[in-house]
Amino acid sequence: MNLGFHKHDHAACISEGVARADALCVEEGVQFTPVRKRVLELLLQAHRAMGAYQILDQLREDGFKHQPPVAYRALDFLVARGFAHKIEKLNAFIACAHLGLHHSPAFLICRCCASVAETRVDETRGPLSDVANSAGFVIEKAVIEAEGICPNCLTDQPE
Amino acid sequence: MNLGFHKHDHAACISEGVARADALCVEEGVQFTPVRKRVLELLLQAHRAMGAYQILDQLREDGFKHQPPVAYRALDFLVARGFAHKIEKLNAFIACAHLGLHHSPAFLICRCCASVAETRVDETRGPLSDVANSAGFVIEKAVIEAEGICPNCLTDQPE
DNA sequence: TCTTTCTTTGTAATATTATAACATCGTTCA
DNA sequence: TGAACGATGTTATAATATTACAAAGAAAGA
Repeated sequence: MNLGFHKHDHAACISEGVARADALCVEEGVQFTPVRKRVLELLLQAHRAMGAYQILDQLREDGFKHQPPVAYRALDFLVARGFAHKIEKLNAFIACAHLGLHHSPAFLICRCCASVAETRVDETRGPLSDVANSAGFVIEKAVIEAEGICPNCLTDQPE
Repeated sequence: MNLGFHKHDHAACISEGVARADALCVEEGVQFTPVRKRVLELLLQAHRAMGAYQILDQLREDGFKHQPPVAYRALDFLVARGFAHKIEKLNAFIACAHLGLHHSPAFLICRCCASVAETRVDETRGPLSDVANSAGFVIEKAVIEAEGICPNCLTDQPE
């Protein structure tokens, strides 16, 4: 599976992501406003998790307004639509790698180069679901974030 | 499996937890100082996730010093030893439910009553490990936090 | 078109969570 | 005794996030 730990056509991956989000917004009748679009672009471009204040700095450079709510509102929008995800462990945000697919994301975070790969997991399977089911706990969503070393960093500096 | 979503002898569960941590500290030759002990007691007592500043408030009432580092240092100590865990989703801390066992914790967080149950998962199995393995990513630790409704809240107010 | 309604944005202020930096104290042990 | 270390005391500040309210803009019905 392609996890993003490799070279790829990045320009295309940004424009495709934005286009896809645009289409989804039209479909759902919500406004993909300039700030929202720009924040998604920034996230797609960075290809790693960005803090809200990093995004805010970029927005400032782009001439957008730059009080914290500007970034948080855009991020809330993107997260609510599934266009971006919050990485709780990092208090940071990342563009969704499976835009448009309803999914339960899981992340592999490299502690070395800070890259983040998104993958999907089936929430209804696996050890956690078994425990939850037998306890009568209904899982609505899950934060799954694994920290470790990515293949690139492993090659560069084997422990 | 007992997940803590039920009544139990709470006084015993506090004193046992403290005693066990005490023994482990002796074993490892580290100091289980009054603040550290008190913070663990508070966490065991609360039986739910507590924010660092909530803990700080309690410490103040107990006559401890109450600048932020006091709480964060104690919490760092407890987390480093595995006596407590941080719930990333809540920016809060909880006493470990399996004190003394090396384990990879996972949490079930009730969005209704805010109770948190800890369970263990095998990191080397499950869908995430499969993905990581095939990508060549080495997982060192994982944050696994499921949000949903606990059996008690489900009974009290079925959706 | 008018106007009502709803969503989005602008802005100031503040809340919450967390860390840096450095001084002091007490114990251990060479 | 005094060097090394771990823990604590304290001030200050950094980083992350939200509240609240006013104003502007888009959408939808009369």
